[in-house]
Parts: sequence; C-alpha cells; structure tokens
Amino acid sequence: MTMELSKNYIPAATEEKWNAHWQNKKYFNSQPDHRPAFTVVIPPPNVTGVLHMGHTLNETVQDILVRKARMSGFNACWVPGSDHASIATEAKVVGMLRERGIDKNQLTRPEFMEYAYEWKDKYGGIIYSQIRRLGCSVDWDRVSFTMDKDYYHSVIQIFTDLFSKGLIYRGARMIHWDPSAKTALSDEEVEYRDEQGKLYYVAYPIVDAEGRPTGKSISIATQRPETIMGDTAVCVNPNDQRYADLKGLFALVPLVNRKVPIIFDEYVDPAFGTGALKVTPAHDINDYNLGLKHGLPIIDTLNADGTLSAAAEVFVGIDRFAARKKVVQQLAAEGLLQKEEVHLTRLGFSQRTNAVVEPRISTQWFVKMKEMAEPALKAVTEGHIHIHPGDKFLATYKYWLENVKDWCISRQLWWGQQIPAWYAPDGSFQVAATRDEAYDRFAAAAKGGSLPFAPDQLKQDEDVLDTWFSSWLWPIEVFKGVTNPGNPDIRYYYPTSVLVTGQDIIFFWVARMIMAGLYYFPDTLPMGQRIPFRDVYFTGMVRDKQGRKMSKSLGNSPDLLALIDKYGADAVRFGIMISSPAGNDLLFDEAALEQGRNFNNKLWNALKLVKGWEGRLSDSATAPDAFPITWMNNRLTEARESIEQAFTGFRLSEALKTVYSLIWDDFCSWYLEWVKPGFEQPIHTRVYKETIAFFEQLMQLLHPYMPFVTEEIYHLLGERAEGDDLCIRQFTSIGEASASILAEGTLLKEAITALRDARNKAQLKPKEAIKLFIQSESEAIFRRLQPVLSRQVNAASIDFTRESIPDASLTIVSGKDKYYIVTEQALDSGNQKEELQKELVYLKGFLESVNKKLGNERFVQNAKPEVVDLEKRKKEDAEIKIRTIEESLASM
RNA sequence: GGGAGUUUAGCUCAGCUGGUUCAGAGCAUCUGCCUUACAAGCAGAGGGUCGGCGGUUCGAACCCGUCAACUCCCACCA
Repeated sequence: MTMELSKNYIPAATEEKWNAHWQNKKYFNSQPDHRPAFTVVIPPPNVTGVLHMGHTLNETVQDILVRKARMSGFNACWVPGSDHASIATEAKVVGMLRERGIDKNQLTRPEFMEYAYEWKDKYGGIIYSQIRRLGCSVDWDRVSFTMDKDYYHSVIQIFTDLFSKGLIYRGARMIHWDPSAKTALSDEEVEYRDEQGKLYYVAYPIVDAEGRPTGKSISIATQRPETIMGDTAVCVNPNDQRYADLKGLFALVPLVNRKVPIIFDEYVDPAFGTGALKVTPAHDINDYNLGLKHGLPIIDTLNADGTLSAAAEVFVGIDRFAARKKVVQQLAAEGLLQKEEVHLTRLGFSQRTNAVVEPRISTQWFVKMKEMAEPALKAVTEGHIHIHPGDKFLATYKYWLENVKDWCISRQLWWGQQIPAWYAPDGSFQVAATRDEAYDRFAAAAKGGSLPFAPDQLKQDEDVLDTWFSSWLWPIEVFKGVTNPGNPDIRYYYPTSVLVTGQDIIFFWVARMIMAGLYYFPDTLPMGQRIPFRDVYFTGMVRDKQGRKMSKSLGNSPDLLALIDKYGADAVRFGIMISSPAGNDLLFDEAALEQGRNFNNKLWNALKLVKGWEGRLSDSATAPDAFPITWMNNRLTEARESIEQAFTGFRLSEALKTVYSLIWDDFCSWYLEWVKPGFEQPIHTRVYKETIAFFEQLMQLLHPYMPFVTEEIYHLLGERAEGDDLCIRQFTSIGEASASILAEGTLLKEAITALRDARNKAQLKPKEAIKLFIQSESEAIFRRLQPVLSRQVNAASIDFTRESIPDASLTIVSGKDKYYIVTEQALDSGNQKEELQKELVYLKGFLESVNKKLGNERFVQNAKPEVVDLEKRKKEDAEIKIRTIEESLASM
C-alpha cells in the first residue's frame, strides 16, 4: 500500500469521516452485558445555549474517561442530553416573542408552550452538533431531555411522592423574588455582589399616642427610601440611652404620615447608622422576623414587576429605582432628608436575569431539606462518594448540607413541569398526578360524602417546578429508573461511575442528585447502590489568559466551532487538557492549541517516516540491533504504568503530559532516530514490524485524548480487518519494566547528548566524523550500545581504552565514564579544563556535605537504614568521580 | 463576619509517604542548524533564597506556628 501523505496533517479531512464511521458501527451505543459497566451521564447543558469553553473542558474530560474505560474492558455508556432550563429558556422565548411583537401575557399557556417547543427544536440541536464535532463518544440512542414525556412524569411522580411523605409543603414565606422574570427563586439562584450604594438619613417626626407632634424627631439611615411607605415600626436598641425617652411614643412615617410604634429590640446595632432602624416587614428578611416577633402588620408596597403597589399610596406604578429617586426628592423638599452618604453594600442579583432580587412574602412550594441532607452528607464523609480534588470541596459540601434551608421549588413560569396540585373552588387542594386522581383524593377526603364540585372545576396550580427539581433525577431517569423501576438498564448502569462537572453547581445539582438518589432507592439497599455516582470530578472555571472570566461583554469567549475549524478537534482537546490541572481554573490560551496542532503534525510526520520504509524492507541474515527495540518496549511499559496511576487519581493532565513526552521525546527523538536507516538504506523487517507495533500502542494510549488523528494514523499504519478500529481496541495488561534496560537507555542518551554537546562546542560540522575512545567500568554495556552510539554521534570508530588518550578532547559523563574525541585537526581543550575544575569544586562540596551527614551520629542512628546506605553510596560515587576528574586534569 | 484554597523559573503549573545529585516540565527567551519524516522542525543553553519570619527534625519546597498577598465559597447588619 503506497499512498502520498500530505505534508501536514489536515484535521478537517478526517474528523467527519471517523465520526460517521464510529456512529455507523454503533461503537458508542451500549446495552447491558456481561462486562462491568462504566457509566457517565452528561451534565445536561441548557437546551437553548451553545457550548462555551467550560463545557468543552467538561465534555473533553468525560470523553477521555469514557474512551479509556471502553478500551479497558468496560461496557462504557455515556448518556447525552439537555436541560429545559426553565427560567433561562423562558426568558429567551419571551424575548423572541417580544421581537416578533407578541406579548406573553396575551398568550394562553398552550400557545406559549408551542412557541417554546418551537424554540427548543430550533436551537436545541446546536449543542448536540457541537458535542459531536468535539468527538464525544456518547450514545445518541440514549439522548435525554428533562421535558421528555417520561422524564416529565418522573418529576411529577417524585413530587407527589415527596408530598405524600410530608417532605414537600406549601406555605407563605419570605422568598427571593425576581421582578424581571416575575418568579420566585431559590436561595442558590441569588448571586451577591458588592455595589456602591447610598445611605440616606431621614427624619421621622415623633408623635404621642394620639398622634400629636412632640416636636422631636428620630433620624433613621436607610439604603432603600422607596420602602418607607411599607414601614410599620421604628426600632431601637433597648440599651441605647439616646432613645430611652421614646418609650411609649410613636413615629410618623414620612410621605404617608402613618403613625407607627417605636419598638425596642437588641437586634439593632446602636453603632450602625443612627442606631435607629425603620422596620419594613414586607421587604426585608430581618424586618420580617422582627415583625413576627413584635406582631407588626405587613404592608407590601411592591408589585410583582417591581413597581410600587397601591399600598404604597404614593408613586404608585412607578418602578422601584425611579421611585427611590422621587422619594428622595420629595423627602428633600419636605426637609426630612438630613444627609446622604456613600455606602458599600451587598446586593442580591438573579442568576438568570441579573435583576436585583426583592425579598418578598409569597406562597410557594418548598422541599424540606434537613431529612434529605443527612444521608447525603454521610455518603461523602463515609467514603461512598469520592470528590476530586477532595480537600478543596469537602468542607464546602459539608458546610452547605449542615446549614441547608428548605428549598423553594415553585416558579411563576410556564416552561417546566407544572405543579400537580389541584384546587377546589373553596381553595383547598390535593396533590395528584392527574385531575382524576386528584378528584378521587378529594372524594376520599370527604369520606364518602358527595363533592360539591365536578372534576372539571378543579384548577391546577399555575406554577412550574424549579429546573433543578427535574435535573436532580438525571442519573436515575435517563435510565427510566423512576418511570420504569427495576428495568435492566437502571439495574446495570446505576450507580454511574463518575460525574464530571463545574464546581459552581455543587449545591444546585451535585448535592441534590445525591439526595435524590438516596431518597429514591430504599435504604434496605446498601448505600453504595443508592448513590448516583461513585466519583465526582470538579473542573475549574475557564478564564482567558489574563485570568478574567469569559463573558460575552468582554468578548473573550472564543467560538468552539471556529477553534475546531482552525486547529482541529484533537488540537482543541489537547490544548485544553494540557493546561488543565484538576479543580484549578484553566487559563485559556490559544498557544496551547497551537501546541496541540504541532503535536498532530509531529505524529503525522512520524507516520510519513515509517511509511517511507515500506518499500525498503530487508530480511538480511544479519540480525538487527536489538537494543532500541528492547529499550522502547521497556520505556513504553514504564510510561503505561505511570499513566495508569495518573488515571486512577484523575490526574488527566499529567497522564497527557506523559504520553506527549513518550511520543515526542522517547519515540520520535530517540527511538526512531536510533532505528532509522541511512538515506535510501534498507530496514530490517523485524525492526519495521516492531516499530509499527510501537506506533500502534502509542496511538492507543493517546486515543482517549486525541481520537481522530490517532484513529486515522492507526488505519494508515496497516490494513485493518473489518471492525479493527482503534476506539475499541483493548489495552493489553502491563508487564514489568526492566530497570537495568531503562538505565542503559539513560546512559546511552546521556552519552549522545554529552558528545553532541562536545561536538557543538568544538564547532564540528555534523558530517565530520570523529574517532571515539571510551574509558569506562561498564565496557560490556557500552559494547551493546555501540552501534547506536556511533551513528548518533557520527563516530567512524569506537574503541575502548584503559588509559587516557593524548591529543584528544575529553568529555566525562556521570563523573566516571570518559570519552575521548579524536579528530583530524587537534581540538582546543582550554574550556574543558575549566569545566572540569568547576565540576571538581562542586563535587568536593557535595562530598563534604555527605561526609558531614554520615559523621552525624544522630543521622546514622535515626534515619532509615536504606537512607543511610544511600548516603554511603553517594559518598563512594563522589569519591570515584573526584578521582576520575583529578586524574584527567593531571594528564591535561 | 465565618470558612476553604493558592503563593515554586518571565508565564502556566508538577513535585503523591519529609530522604536518590531535588529544585522539575511545558510555553516563552537565547545560541547554532533549511541535516532527505517534521522550521508547526532539529541540536543545545541560560533562568528559581520554593511569598516573609520563626519552629520541629539527623534532614524541610513538603510538617507546625505566625505574618503578608491573591482567589473562591458562605452569612440577614439597616
């Protein structure tokens, strides 16, 4: 087989070919069988999004683990899918409708859902095509979506089940409200940022019980003057002497002139502001609690969209921030505004819409978390689930679970699973999957009495569930574990093997999946079978090379497909992995992708070299030099061992570095140079075959990282039978590397390097041959290395000697092996003498320190015997080296 | 306010149980090479008080204390 190979590797030509081939062969489709399962569920990206660099890192890591497992005897199953992302998607759909001039409020719910699905179908495929381009070996027959029919039902089922067990309740609580999306949020969906704000000092007139002015006033500091109209008390610290005389008096709320009591509570910090606090129970969690404690009325002055409500009496219908300005103006006009000062404050923002959230009292659905948190904590602390890197996240995980509050799961949206609660005309409700079931429940509750309403009079709760309330079932329901319990898939694939995800969703998702798994599977099963995954691998955040977060506004978030077009998918995968230590942030730099592309090219050129030998095979009787093959074999074994260890510890970046260096340095720079025949010289068939075999093994090792180029080269290396593809080629077991062979290889490399350096320094041209004399204790070894050595340093002859050679340039390697270089023209040895003297000084200092150590009785007594022995050997070694150098210097 | 992490070469990071001549790698830099696989390359080289100080130990990049800088998470102070 001869074919012209292009000068450089061209990724575009091969990637689609192999994707199609793998898919046709169904290599990545998995069915339960006798092999152990290796299961990964993809963290489902938002259905309307595109893959950013964070996803790219995640998917690449998963693919590496999955491909490695598939090649190591496991039945690998990687489930792809996407998340309906209720609030994020709904916001986008509403935006799209607005652009088309459609107001969501004028649509019926079914009409809106039609638009939403239309949107989902249009954009939902984008991520899948990106995952495919990246080479991810997912099982496309198993693609799941959190709003699929079955999946939808599973969410409803879990809801009704949790409700029946008393773990879900409905009630009025103070929650975080997103005025932009007009929905409740969970605590986790609020992000806090420091903002420069203002503190306004406002005078509240003091009046007596009858509302008569006392002539006094109290000064109150507030950041939110627009909430003044909701004030129902003024609070001071009971121990604050400044305000002791206000007992029994009242304050007049500015602008609305409401008479409110002055209450006393130690909650107030006398040192902050003026030591007096306005209490607005409807709009601040602390004030809410104070209000409960002191029995204060609640006046809600805000509408759902953040405008002032009728209860505010003034500025009704004006947005809260505009109202703030107007209130300040008005206060100033009335002479009640005493001063303004700049104040740094922490504001909560909605994760999805970036709107400033409002604390709001509202009736919502909640999941009780305490009961679920306890086993979820145990699963990790008792070692059923391992977090990588553990030390960093264990504490965070623990703290959150120990302090977790109830989870607000209802959202005032349409895109999502609608809450299965059904309300009778009298406002009472039943939770059930369907209207009919709900009606039956009402009937059962009525104990046989006839119901005063018909089924179609039941009204279903308008709200949908938090998107995480569906994704926490992901590892279970992608295998239909909820809708078809005990089926062969869930029994085979669950628990999944490893979850790879960003550390930012440890609470949103990771902790809750653990809760869901432990809740759903009965505790009669061992915990090891109930957990959703055995390992969690947290990837860091991807930043640009200046360390800034990637964001649309900075424009520093590269387009994945453009990068793949430019460098190839393998190079992108390489670049992202080579600079990505587990759990640390990744500073994304295109230079790393360039390195990946260069590596592709290196592989390609090695292929070209080896392929060039095909026509010049020779079976001559003279056996080929065995050393390079023996050495490469052992070096490969050694590297495989360390790669295996790196994988076990999820040190994927380290494993890649090992493969990279194994291929580039050991295979290309050393081995291939050692066996490479001279120009147009034949190569021994055995060497050729061994080289091909090495090359294949190297491609196999690299395959999980760079699947396309390795598969391509694997096929170009030889004719392959049907079904002989690299992506399913199984790794052989790893033998034992011979330390002595490896040491000989090191010796050879050192000798070559030292002699090349000597040649360089002597300014010898590469073509100028030398005569080499070696004076060494390890003569027998050198005789074995001689064929390679002589060619690598262009030695016309190599001879062994017992004494120094006159008129030669001397190089000493490892302090004891002496190389004498003899050339036609005598070489200047002035520099050598200096270098040897420098070396001598260093060695003497070294020997001194070793002697000092050995002379220290406490060292000899306390250190482990092997350490002491080692020091003794170092001493001998140093002494030999010193003697060798001194002898040489004497003869120079 | 509480907690966690980080600090090693110009940059990004390894250094796993304290002990091989342990101070490493890649990138970048410098020198010399268009040598018949590869200039997207080859052959070499330079570069670091391991954040500061103190301690434990025969021995510390590694363990302990302390200080400093940076990063992240959590928390209801108007």
